[in-house]
Amino acid sequence: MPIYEAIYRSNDHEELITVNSIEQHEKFVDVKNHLYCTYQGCTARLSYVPKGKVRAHFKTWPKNNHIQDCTDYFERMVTANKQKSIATSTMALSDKHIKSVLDNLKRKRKEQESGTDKVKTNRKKKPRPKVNPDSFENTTLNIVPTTGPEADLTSGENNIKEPSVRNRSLINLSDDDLNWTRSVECYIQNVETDDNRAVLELRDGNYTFRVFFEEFFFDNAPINFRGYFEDLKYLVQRHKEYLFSGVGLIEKRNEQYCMLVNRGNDFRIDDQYIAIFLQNASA
DNA sequence: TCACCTTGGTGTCCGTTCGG
DNA sequence: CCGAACGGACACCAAGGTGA
Repeated sequence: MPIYEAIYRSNDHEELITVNSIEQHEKFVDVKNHLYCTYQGCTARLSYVPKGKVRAHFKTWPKNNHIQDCTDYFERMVTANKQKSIATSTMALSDKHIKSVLDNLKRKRKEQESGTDKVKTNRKKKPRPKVNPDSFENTTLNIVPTTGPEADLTSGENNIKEPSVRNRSLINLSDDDLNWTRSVECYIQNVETDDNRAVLELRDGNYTFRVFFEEFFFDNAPINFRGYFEDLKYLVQRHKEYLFSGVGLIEKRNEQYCMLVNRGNDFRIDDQYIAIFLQNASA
């Protein structure tokens, strides 16, 4: 309920003020700072909101509640304390975890293809725990997943579960994903190889997305990976239906989102590690 | 040991409510 | 009326279990 009347109260002086008269008041500034609810016995302080998007009105001063009988009484929402992040750490994802991420991608895709998507059976509804509003401010450690060097934590350290690797399609990538490790699935359009680098170009409709394998990758991968990408390039030139699925760091280069893959086990072609894939392709 | 499934916590969407 | 916060529903994801 909008409020259009207030009491100006200073020392022993009381005066009824309306939104129409307040700006003309000779002591406008003082009046503005000493406004109270007009309801008998209610001491809630009010503030004046000049005409803006809506017409001028008085509003309840922050955290100044009206008494329960007051016509302007309202219950404030109980809001949980803010989650405050005290620090950010990176945690290296384990091979085991990456594997499970890639396996889950595959399973989900198979389910969708065969239409055996979970039909909603009446799932047990368990109310999610509410944050106790009386509790102290929560402090949490913000954990960022990574597959790169120099992670602060090793996987499973201190019984902290491995951070989530969220799946993205080329279409729904956003700036929020930048510098986070995500999983992506898409068909390979083109392969470029270079001395210390390989680039896969993925395409989904009008979206293109590049996957980079760079120095760190080749420094740590078995020597034959260079050859693998050459072979893959050859195969892709003839056939553009190979599915890439991988986990890596999302970045933006030349105004385009891209992914940096760091390890040989962090990606698959047609659900197989590249070595296996090439073996099967040449057979 | 490995692929697959179930379980339960959590991220996200989106309509509703709140407060101004 | 409007933007922000809320909260229900559900999709997503990690972990752990199971059976071959």
